[in-house]
Amino acid sequence: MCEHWFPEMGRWVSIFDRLMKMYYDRGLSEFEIGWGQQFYVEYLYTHPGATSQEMAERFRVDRATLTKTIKKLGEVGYIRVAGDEKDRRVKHLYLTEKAIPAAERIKTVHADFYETLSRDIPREELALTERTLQRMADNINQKVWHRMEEHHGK
Amino acid sequence: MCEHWFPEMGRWVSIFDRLMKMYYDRGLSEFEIGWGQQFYVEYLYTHPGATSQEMAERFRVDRATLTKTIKKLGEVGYIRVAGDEKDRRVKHLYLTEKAIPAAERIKTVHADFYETLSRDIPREELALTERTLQRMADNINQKVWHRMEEHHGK
DNA sequence: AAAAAATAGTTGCGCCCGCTACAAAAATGT
DNA sequence: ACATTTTTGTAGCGGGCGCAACTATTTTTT
Repeated sequence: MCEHWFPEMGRWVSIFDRLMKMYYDRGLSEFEIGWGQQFYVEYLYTHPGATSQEMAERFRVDRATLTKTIKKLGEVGYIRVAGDEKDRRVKHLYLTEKAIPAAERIKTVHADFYETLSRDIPREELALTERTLQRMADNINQKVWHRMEEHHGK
Repeated sequence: MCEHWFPEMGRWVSIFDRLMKMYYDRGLSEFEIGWGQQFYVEYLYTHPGATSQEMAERFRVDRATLTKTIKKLGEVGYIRVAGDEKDRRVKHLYLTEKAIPAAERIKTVHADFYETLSRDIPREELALTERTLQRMADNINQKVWHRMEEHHGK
């Protein structure tokens, strides 16, 4: 034992991620949104007035992607945009009334999803896994960022 | 302490997954493939003659997606297809000579990636995290499959 | 105060991926 | 043997995402 075991972290994260998207898309199929918008609706529910920049950092997502996500949320009438007074570049986002049922459904799906994935796994292992996942993501993030600075020259 | 802590497993998996794709795409930028093909090239390297079906199961990926991936690998000359003798539906896949450098690069990127993500994290925690990730993916997989059967009746 | 750099957000492009519907070839039932 | 069902692989569609290049507005330099 203690053979050179071949790490497959990436494979499992990839599989997990795809299954998760399916789970959420199915859970939200009655609404006009899916996986791509879900994180931001949930975030705006508890953080009204958040900006695109703020959410891009929180979810480590490309700003361009977020622009399109917000555009879609606007088209289905789930958010309202208000320009900042001081800085005319920034836009504050707020959920509309229409988004509330969806936001609540997202919370339900979120909870169901967690219950599903955690079946037969001890609480402590789940907590450790989540923490480790965060640490690994931070490690990769630093490396990816580093390279970006090299590319663009400092 | 011990407040009802809000699980964010999905957020971290999602972030990890996106960063991982970036990492691999950059590491493979000199070759004619990227994230989408990488898993299958690596697999065919050690499992010559594998079928689409076999890999779809291993990576829990949609068969239609794999068809396109294989098509692309064929277009850049990385794989050769051989029909099965007994069952004329199935196609066996083999890497070509041209794919070998890419396959070896993939192994390097894979190893570098693991080293990057595991910085400052104890071996045991990594091993536990990977196992837990697998168990969680299996849990979700079962639920998603279950629902599919309900949908299609039976 | 003018020039340069940083910051917030956008547009166009292409890759990756699942879904639905489909075709062809086994496998199974009667 | 023939009809039905299952299995393997495809085509078309649309969603989600990062990247490069861009605009508009601040902030920092000089």
